[in-house]
Amino acid sequence: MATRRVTKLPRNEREAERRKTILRAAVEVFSRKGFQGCRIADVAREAGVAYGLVYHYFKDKDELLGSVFESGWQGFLSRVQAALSHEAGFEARIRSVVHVAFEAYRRDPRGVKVLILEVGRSPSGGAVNRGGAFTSVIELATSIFAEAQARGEMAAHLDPKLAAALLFGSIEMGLTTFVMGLMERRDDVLQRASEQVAETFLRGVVHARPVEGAPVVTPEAIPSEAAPWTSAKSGTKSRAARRD
Amino acid sequence: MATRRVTKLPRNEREAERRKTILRAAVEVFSRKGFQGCRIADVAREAGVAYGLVYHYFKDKDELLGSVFESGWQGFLSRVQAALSHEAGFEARIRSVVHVAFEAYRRDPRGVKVLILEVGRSPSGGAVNRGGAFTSVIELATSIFAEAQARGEMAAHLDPKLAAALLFGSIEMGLTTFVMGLMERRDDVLQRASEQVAETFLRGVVHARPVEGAPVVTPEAIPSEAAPWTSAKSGTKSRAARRD
DNA sequence: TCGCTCGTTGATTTGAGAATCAGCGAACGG
DNA sequence: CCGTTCGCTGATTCTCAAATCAACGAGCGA
Repeated sequence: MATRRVTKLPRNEREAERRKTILRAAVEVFSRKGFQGCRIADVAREAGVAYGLVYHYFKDKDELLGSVFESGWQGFLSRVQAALSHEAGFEARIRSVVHVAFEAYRRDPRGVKVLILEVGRSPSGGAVNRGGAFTSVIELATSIFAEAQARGEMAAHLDPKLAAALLFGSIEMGLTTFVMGLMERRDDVLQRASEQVAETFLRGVVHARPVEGAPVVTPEAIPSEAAPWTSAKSGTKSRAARRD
Repeated sequence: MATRRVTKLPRNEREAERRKTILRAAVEVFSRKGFQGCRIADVAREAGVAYGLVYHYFKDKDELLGSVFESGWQGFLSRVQAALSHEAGFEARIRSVVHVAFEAYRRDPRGVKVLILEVGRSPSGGAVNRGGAFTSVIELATSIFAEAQARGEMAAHLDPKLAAALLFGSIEMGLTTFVMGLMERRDDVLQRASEQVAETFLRGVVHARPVEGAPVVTPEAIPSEAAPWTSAKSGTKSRAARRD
């Protein structure tokens, strides 16, 4: 149940507010039950709004997912571009891209989870035009690699497009370990993971260098009650048990 | 429309055959329309079998997906293990794991596509107990890295679990470029991609070495009518337009 | 204050498709 | 050759959630 504005506001602002509330609720619900697994009713309830109102602001369920995707991905993309404009060197750029992704997760794990799990690999015919957006980032990264090769900062025989894919594959899977609860979501752990992803990508597991500062973080046995899917017997009975 | 046995067979064999036919059809249909996006009727039609028969062999839609997953993943896992038992050195092992994955894709792109797109990232509550299986592979790989670190073949400060995740992230995204049609599915391209994935993971993009022999594998141009999912515009209208 | 506009409501309709089931007929034993 | 079994069929039923819509009332201008 998200915040419910009570104070008076001009029509327009109040509406925009509502829209955002629904969008936030959608992210929340999608991240909990998945796009296919949730009902509009869930989103409405989460937003503290009538069922029908969701359809007032969004044409249909797909447009809702599309909007969630759009805002999330747009934010990520612009941060990446901003980061790139600040860094000139090849390695620094790679590091900053990785950093942006991990920072986004630290700030809004729900949102990133939806991006990764729902939109990232939308099942085949998947709703949104993820393909295009995804492709555009790959292309952005591809150009970075091509440039780096031209400058001799990267092995010349590698395919830059594949390199771009591998970079995002590493980032994504790195984040997935957190999304799935394989790793504890704690700032220092995230920090080290981010460094390892960049370092592995740049130098490989054989020659990866320790970060100069080397905080050597406390391993500290993870408490976390075993992740839910660990026991994994469940199985969505297609129809049964959808309520929380 | 899969092969229809006409020659007589003993009851048991004929039944097993049927079951396999349905399973194959399911892979085919899932890879084309996704698990959520297809109907049991599609699978039945593809298998050239009556609607009800699917339910004779599989309890429900979920069990069908589960079986598809099981057989596919099981095959992959056992190949990985076999490959590992043949190779002793750390680098050789990594290379062989990557190779097994790419080889699997070359042999059965449809099947791998389903594994990657449908089961790999099953939307949150996802049907099958993917979590467990997935986790088990990560753990298997984790032990390889831990061992390699003990032997000094891998940088000691890296988290082996994260390293394992990154390895599969790279493999997966590498394959995804083919699944999504970003790269042309041709033997020689696959071959080079496989090498780049392993090489990048081991030495990083900065120091990756060209393959010594540079075999330039027999391209042997695959005929294959352009993959259907290449055009990818679609958009699941929730209800509308699901027929082929 | 009146009454119009339009944001908001939630019960109702609609439709897709999962799962069922009564019965048919091929295969097989006697 | 007959009877029984059970693999197989596909029309029918049932479920569930998306999308609709008629009506309500808060806010606003006159």
